[in-house]
Amino acid sequence: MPLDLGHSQALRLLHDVSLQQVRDGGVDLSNRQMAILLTIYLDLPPHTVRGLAQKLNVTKPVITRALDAMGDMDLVARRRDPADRRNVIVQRTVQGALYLEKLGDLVVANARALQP
Amino acid sequence: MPLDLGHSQALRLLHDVSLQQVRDGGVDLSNRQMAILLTIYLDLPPHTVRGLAQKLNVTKPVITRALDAMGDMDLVARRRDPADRRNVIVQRTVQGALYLEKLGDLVVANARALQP
DNA sequence: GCGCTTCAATACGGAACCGTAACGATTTGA
DNA sequence: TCAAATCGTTACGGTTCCGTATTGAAGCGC
Repeated sequence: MPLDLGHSQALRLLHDVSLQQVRDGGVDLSNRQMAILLTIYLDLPPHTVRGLAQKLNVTKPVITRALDAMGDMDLVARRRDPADRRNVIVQRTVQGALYLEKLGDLVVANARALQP
Repeated sequence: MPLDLGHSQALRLLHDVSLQQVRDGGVDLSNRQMAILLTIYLDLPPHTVRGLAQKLNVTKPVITRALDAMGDMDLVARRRDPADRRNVIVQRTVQGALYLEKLGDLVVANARALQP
């Protein structure tokens, strides 16, 4: 699906996506949580708390708390690294993959609807 | 700039944009605030608190508080409707237009960088 | 064995946001 | 004219997130 993405169309796309997210009132992630979630699912594993903190330029407690919140929603999972038990490995979940799949669909659908 | 926006490219775009937003640590708007701001700048005026609340499917205090926060950042402005002084008209600001312009540039730049 | 470093998590006080309910100002209409 | 309706805001108690500092567990070096 070719899309000529100009300045104002980009903003319109953001608007439509965020609007549907807000209106539907389902899972509501902060900017930081969304960035963390997408990094976990799109960048190459393994993902540690420290690594995510560096990549996002935030402190480690920010990552820990975000993982707490998203873990409660089953969007991510944590387990200890058996090789170095100080590390925590952040893993994907079925629920999280499903959520991002729907989100991707939403973006694609809105991008498609953008140009007649 | 033609862009073949597939499912995984859409998520990658969201990732790159949100990552830069988080890393740069500048203006940090919630999902709701972003949806409100984009609605104000992209949809046809006039915008009232009640109208925005209906459009976003949230309660009026949510709009009032978001306008408070974004007003402090000079992203939007409020004034009474002279015709019906119960209404508040939400207006754009130079600062807000500038912010969204940079945001649009960010999206376009990332979309462009998406495909080689 | 034993400091020293590194990792993630937690404690703490403060700030921001939520939803519900109430409020004052303004308009409407009988 | 005056009760009812409408609009935006504020009050309230509760939840969540923040940044800084500290803690406990684990690995490393000597």
